[in-house]
Amino acid sequence: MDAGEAVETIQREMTVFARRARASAGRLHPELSLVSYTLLGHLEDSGGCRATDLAAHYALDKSTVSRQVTALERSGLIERRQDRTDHRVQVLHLTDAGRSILAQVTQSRRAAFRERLAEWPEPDLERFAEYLVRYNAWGGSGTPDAG
Amino acid sequence: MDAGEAVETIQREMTVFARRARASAGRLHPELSLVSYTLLGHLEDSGGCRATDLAAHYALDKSTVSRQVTALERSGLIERRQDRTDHRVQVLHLTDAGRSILAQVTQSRRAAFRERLAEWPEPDLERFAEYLVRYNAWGGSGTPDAG
DNA sequence: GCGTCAAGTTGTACGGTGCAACGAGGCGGG
DNA sequence: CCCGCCTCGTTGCACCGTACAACTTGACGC
Repeated sequence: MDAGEAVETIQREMTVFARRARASAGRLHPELSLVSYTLLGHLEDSGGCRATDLAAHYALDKSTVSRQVTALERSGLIERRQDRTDHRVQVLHLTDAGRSILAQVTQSRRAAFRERLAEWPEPDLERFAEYLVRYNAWGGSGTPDAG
Repeated sequence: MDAGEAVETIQREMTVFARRARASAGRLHPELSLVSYTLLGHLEDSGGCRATDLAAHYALDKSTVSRQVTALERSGLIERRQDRTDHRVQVLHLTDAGRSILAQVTQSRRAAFRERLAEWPEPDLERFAEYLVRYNAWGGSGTPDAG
């Protein structure tokens, strides 16, 4: 395989992955869509942020984020805290319930991935992980991915 | 990084990728959604197949495929050929227009990937490609992916 | 021939998304 | 001080992709 072929393969396989991920999203965890999951995950990592930050980070329209946030709040997984100094701003935080659900889903996703990767030698796992990080780190938001 | 961390990382990065891919799908190629693209690609690779085969391959409902196929046919990108011996069966084929569009989109996607991967040393590219193939090959359809 | 199975279509509903229009609140220059 | 402009967020609307269920048509075996 030369570099050209490798790029072709990466493109094709990333596309297949994206395609399947979308198709199967939500089957494992009907209680939490892929979108909601990543949003909650970002809230946990960031320790709370604004809807606008989520929209920028995931290249989503602010209206989409607004609706997702509304749904998550209705489900009791996140809460909004009005900013004292700027009344336009709502800082979003995970509730205990949100943290709990997020942990559960992460756990079951982790189990599925473990099973899938069980046969892999450890050095391969580590390299694969490193490649994915490198790939995703490129250029921040607004990049092509498999779109 | 130990094996456990590597699995965690692969899970998280695959999820990020899937999430972004979905968000940005269609922006680069408004003329051909990610779904249509993969369907056309499969038709090219397979040299023609049935709607049921597409549904099985991508773990989609047959109704979904039926509608996609209808749309692609209306756009003149594919054609249906009735099977002579089994009248229930429609074998789907790319039209010249379909082949042409597919080639264009593949070309521009390829360019985006090349740019994104330009800095990578060749051995890394090849290993990354191999890992992705290995990952996607696991268990065929109905597997968790990042869902 | 009749039941059963397979391929595909259609009705219906839902979730996620973007765009446009709008409302509410902050900020800075006349 | 007030007015215009910006930012954050919500809402109305439309669209796409998807699933499930019911149905039609055709093949196959007993």
